[in-house]
Amino acid sequence: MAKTVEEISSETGFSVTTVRLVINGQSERYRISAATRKKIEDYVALHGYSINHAARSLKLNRSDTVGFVVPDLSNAFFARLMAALEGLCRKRDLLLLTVASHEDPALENRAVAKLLARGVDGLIIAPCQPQVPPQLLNSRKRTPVVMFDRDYGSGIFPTVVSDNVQGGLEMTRRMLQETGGEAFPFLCGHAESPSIQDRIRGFNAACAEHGVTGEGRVLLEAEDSVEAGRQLMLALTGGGRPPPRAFMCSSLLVLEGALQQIRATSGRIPPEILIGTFDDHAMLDLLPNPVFSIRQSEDDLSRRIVDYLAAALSGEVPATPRSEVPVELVCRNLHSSTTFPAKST
Amino acid sequence: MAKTVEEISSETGFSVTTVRLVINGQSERYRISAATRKKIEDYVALHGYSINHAARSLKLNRSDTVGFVVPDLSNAFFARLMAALEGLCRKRDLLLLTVASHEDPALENRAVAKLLARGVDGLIIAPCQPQVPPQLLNSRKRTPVVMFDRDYGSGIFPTVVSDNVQGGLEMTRRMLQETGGEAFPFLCGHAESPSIQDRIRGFNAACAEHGVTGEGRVLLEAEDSVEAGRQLMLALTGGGRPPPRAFMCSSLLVLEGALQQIRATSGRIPPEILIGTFDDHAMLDLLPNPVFSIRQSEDDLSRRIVDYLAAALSGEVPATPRSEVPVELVCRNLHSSTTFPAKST
DNA sequence: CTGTTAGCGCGTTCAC
DNA sequence: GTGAACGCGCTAACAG
Repeated sequence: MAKTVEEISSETGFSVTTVRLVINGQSERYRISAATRKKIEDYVALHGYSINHAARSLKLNRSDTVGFVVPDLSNAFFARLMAALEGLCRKRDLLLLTVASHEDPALENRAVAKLLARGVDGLIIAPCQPQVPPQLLNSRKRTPVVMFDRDYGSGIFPTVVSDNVQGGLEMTRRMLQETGGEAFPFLCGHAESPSIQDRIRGFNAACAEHGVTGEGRVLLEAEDSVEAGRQLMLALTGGGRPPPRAFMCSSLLVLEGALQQIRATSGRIPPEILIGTFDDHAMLDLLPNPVFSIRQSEDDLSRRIVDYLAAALSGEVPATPRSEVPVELVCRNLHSSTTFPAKST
Repeated sequence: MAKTVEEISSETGFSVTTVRLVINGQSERYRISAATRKKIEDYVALHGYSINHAARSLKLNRSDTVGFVVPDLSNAFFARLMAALEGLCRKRDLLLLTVASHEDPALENRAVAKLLARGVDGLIIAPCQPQVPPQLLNSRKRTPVVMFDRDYGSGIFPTVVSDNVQGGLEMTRRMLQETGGEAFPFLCGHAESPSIQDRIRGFNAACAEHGVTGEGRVLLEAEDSVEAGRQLMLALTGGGRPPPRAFMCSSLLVLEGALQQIRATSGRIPPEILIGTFDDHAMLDLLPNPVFSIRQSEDDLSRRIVDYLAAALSGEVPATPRSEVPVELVCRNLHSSTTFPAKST
């Protein structure tokens, strides 16, 4: 199978032009004779035809590929987002090239350079650093770029993020409602990230609404990891203090660490503790506790991203807009009250 | 930035050969004069150089890319495996092109065809169907292929799988030890898959060792899904019967469904139920129950896969070998006994 | 030590 | 209706 145009041409006796016209379905326009068309079509049906994308790219200076640079593929959120992006790209006959940066700015820069060298038509980046990779600014081709998940405020490229302020606000409000207005700590990993800052902003705003202060209750760690969660909870439960009756975490990793630490100190996880966490996961079902979680919409996010990209690909130059995608508040095992808004605005 | 060789050549006044020799670090071998070298290096340092992979591919008939076709990217196991593969590929300066088949044979075939047309140097496939995609057999280039995760026994391509029989055997043995020899059900989704068949084989063997029969205790569903798990558990707890004191699941999805169903019937998940499941996940920590899980080694699997691929890329033709990678038995919250082998053979 | 050149397969333009 | 020819940027063989 997988003949080239030239092979089909020489083996059927027709010229490459004729063969190409038939293959590309332009036989009507150029009035190829039906007999010729049939012969070529039969040959192709029998032996198959496989376009050589390298040659096509070289000629057209276009690769029909989109690069995707992501901090961590084993993170469920990014994995789901990649799956969504991949589907949207397939619809547009684009191939998604996904590369992980492992939260390393140097790797991120190398990945961007590599994808640019591969001639990607567009680039989607979930950046792990405030600086934009230098290759992006002075490349020959001015490849369209969409930033995503973390807005470091460069303001150069269109950016898509979840509405983290709203997420923090809604979840905190509902949790305060559950605790009857009693304040609780917010355990944050990866504190410098803009998304986390937004989540904190939402938390503080909701606390203020209830007349309590969130300020001293936000605990920070640099890393987003299980270990960070453990450290943060240790700070709360050190010296034999009991675990908090309610707490909120900035990510699932932090939550895991916090719970591990509670178990280490108390021997078990008291099932009445009220838990809030960013990022939803089916396995939160395993907890008997009342749990709130914020679910980002991978579908909406990916749609928005691809829309920006498609616009840029067709030459439109948007005013480097910023899109905030609504998040969803998910509730589990809520016993005290049963009605509440499930969606944020 | 991002000049081509020709541009550098014309703008520095040297020939393309000289420029290329310097860029590729072969100036020693061909004894380029230091002055020439310095001029070229300075120019490159200033303006940069970005190779055009399309042209390179066209010339060399090699793309330095590897295709990866995977049933489901939002499955944590595949996501982790992809991350591992991606790292290994980067070391060899290969780009991994990952495409999802969504468990659809037609999509899988199309993905394979597409990747072949893109000129991938190798193909890694976690197949979702017994038939091998036709394009693989009569392609012009005879692209090296490695099959993975499910061995449908085509016997045509090297195959890498986890040792599922051993996993089923070890986990069942240990669980029977916990239950004191009392048999328990095995809830299986995606029953037709070869991996699941192997897991069942291990289960039955361990049951036989303990003189109990596993036969009637294996419950099957076609899908691997939460819903399947719910159905299977419903079959056990229907008519007001209490949940089993111990059970095993073929995947995390099935486990989730089973637990949901138990909670639906009993209002809670009795924390003394002994649970076994294939595939490990950090969030299993959230369960207070004693839990066994089988953790596949993404590192070992990916290493093995890339080794096969590298061998094939350097022209070696292995006798389509089959590799079984050991799995690890993970234990959580085991109270009754404390010493046991944590690793399978 | 350095320069010239052919050709990879495709899309396009122009000629018959 | 059909064919011939050029050039995209790179590599490799060969020529000085």
